[in-house]
Amino acid sequence: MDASEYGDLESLSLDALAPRERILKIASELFYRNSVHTVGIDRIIAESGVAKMTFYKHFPSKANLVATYLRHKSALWFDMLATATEQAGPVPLDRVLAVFDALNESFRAPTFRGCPFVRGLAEFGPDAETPEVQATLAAYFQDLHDFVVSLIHPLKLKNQGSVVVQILALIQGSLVNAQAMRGGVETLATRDAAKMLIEAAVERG
Amino acid sequence: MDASEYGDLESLSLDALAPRERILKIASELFYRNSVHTVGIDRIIAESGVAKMTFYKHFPSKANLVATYLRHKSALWFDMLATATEQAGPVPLDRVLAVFDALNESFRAPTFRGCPFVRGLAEFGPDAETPEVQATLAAYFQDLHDFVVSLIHPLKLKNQGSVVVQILALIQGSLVNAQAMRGGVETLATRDAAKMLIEAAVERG
DNA sequence: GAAAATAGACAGACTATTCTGTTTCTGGCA
DNA sequence: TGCCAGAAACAGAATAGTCTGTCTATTTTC
Repeated sequence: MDASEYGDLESLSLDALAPRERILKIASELFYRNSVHTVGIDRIIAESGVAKMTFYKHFPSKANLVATYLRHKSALWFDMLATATEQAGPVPLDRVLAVFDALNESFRAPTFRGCPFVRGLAEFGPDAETPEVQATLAAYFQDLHDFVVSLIHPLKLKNQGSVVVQILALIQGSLVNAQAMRGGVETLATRDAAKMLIEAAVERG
Repeated sequence: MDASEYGDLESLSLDALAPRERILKIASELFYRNSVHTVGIDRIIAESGVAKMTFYKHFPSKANLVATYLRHKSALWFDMLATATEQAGPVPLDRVLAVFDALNESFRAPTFRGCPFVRGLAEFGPDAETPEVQATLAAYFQDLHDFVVSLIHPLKLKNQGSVVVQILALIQGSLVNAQAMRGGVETLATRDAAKMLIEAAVERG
């Protein structure tokens, strides 16, 4: 969850980066644009202009690279959420709605390919034999759950658990919709839904 | 969308099935339990007790088998939805809620592994070179959209589009939540959310 | 006997890793 | 500045295994 581990990875030019960061940046783009299983080590080392031994010195296995990629994406994602909610001020409802605004913002990026963790779950399900990857995925979903709890908790709702689940479903559903429909849906509707559900829950106490 | 194409595939014992259906049944289980890319042709033909040439006689390529698997899953899924909504009677709200009841029902199955189509999207994104698979996935999401429209349309809402998007997000979000949290969330909350959102939309006209 | 399914070898390309050896970079010291 | 040691990155072959798809025989079945 510590984003500073990754430094300014996103903004630096490629050859200015140290090998490890260069590999991770290239791998992140390839894994996310395509999928993990369709991108081989050879392609990653070729596109990052690094020797094979250099790769394996920094990442003991592909599974470890995949887990690192997911942790990287998670850190960026939670950084963005933290920034968005901070800028939204102290009102709980505003802070929740800021999450949906941030989502809608990211949907517009031409590189958007859905939620990396839902996609990770698809490629590394419970029967896969990649414990580090699976643990990373589980940690993300737990973190997202906890984050939504931290947004809803100040409202002191009686049925906090239900509202958290509803907001979580709207977040994940928005991501899936955006991925599947590729801009063919008016994604602001889920923001309205979140607003109405929270207001209704607040009224009930 | 014609489920009869697949007959009683789910209920017959394995060796009573013709080779094509046996292959499809085995492949469906393997693809869904694991993932498409981690299950090879060799394993499918081994477990379905069929010769390789027999396999390639019935399915010209793996991609074609994958597309057939997805169409099969889609047919079963929409059959279930059709049955559930029919049994729910004529009241639009009841029919929508029946969808969420059916979802919650399917979550309880120990073989549940999330939405096959969201997972398909993760493995065969826009950059993949498997047009038949991608077309099948796109068709599913269009069909699901149309299905939700058919449920909401009788309400004659002004902002039908928004409600449809909201219900779609709740459906997809429930599936993702159930997949990620493996029974750790009270999934009935999304049903309540759908109820509240529709009632609010009805009041507004 | 003819048709169909079988087992299994095969091709060619891909997979993740490991290995050997060479070159380049970097920090300390004079 | 020049030099040198050691680390790091380089190139690329080799390994052992996978993948899809094709082919050839042998066996089964009608």
